[in-house]
Amino acid sequence: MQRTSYQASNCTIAATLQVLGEKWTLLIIRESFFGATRFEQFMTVLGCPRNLLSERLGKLVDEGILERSEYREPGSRARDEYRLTATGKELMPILMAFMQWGDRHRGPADGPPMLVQHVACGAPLELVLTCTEGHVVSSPDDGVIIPGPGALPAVPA
Amino acid sequence: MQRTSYQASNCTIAATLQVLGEKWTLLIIRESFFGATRFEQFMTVLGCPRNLLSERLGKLVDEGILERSEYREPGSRARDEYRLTATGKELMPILMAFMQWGDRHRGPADGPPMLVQHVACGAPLELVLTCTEGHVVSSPDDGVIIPGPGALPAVPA
DNA sequence: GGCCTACGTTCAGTTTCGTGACCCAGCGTT
DNA sequence: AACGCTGGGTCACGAAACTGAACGTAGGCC
Repeated sequence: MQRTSYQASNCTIAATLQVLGEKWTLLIIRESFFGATRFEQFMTVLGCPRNLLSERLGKLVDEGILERSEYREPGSRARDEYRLTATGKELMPILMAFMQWGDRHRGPADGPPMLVQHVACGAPLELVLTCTEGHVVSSPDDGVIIPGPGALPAVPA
Repeated sequence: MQRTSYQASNCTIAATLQVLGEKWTLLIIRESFFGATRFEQFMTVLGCPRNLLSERLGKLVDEGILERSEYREPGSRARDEYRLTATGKELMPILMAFMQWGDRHRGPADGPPMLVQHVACGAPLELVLTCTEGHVVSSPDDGVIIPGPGALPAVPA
């Protein structure tokens, strides 16, 4: 079998995994989409260790996925809150892909525990695989992976 | 802020993470889509520790994502190979979601290192967020997450 | 029989996680 | 001023996961 280097490390899947691949990270992002912004909110909902939460939030800020800003409840001192940046919001399809697969293969029989709704019309949103030429793509077998413009030159096997 | 239990653990994102969340797992699946089937193929391309590869392959078989079958090269003894099941192939959108985000935010400037091509027509395939009513969904802000039919009853905050 | 190959297993050593205790700034109270 | 409370962390240490390399093993080949 022919192996080319683009298949290994010059791969943006691995790059994304670098950012999201640690334990709790994707769940923190899920909670951000739900509207959590404060440390204690993440803590109580996720039940994850404080030190990890602290570390993950910091890392996500460094990566440009969350944004730290001050807020002040009346009668309290200023504290930090964390909100998704535009870059962070673009992670939505990743969450939805996880959700769709989980709903189909690991979900409760009585229907998905949550839905993503189109704010404009109330209908559910879905992630679909489409051909840029507009053809219907019915199964994953309709796709093959090929080297793109940024691929490294192939190395002989 | 109101918290309901479906936001925490009754969530198929977490269930999927249970299956795919360990190190190397998603990369093993990526290689499966590329066509790798044999232990040594995964090893040489991924460069991951042998014991982890062995363990991950076993787990993916148990989860119904890969399927083990025997093959025999002429002049060799029978060995195992691992192929994606139908369930496994449905993970394609997850890989593509990772790829699309990585291409945009962590990829090389000269274009994506790889593309997914429609076998029928050769055009690239894309993952798009759509409204089931057919409306155009331009940004992740167009979606909100709501409890679905399988949601657990809400618990008061 | 002895060697090679493809696949696994075992094992010491090192990171990463999880748990629980501790810290710290600032508000409101006495 | 001293005191305690609260949100938001940090620290230390045992447990689990990961890493890399050595060892096992079954069959085919010389």
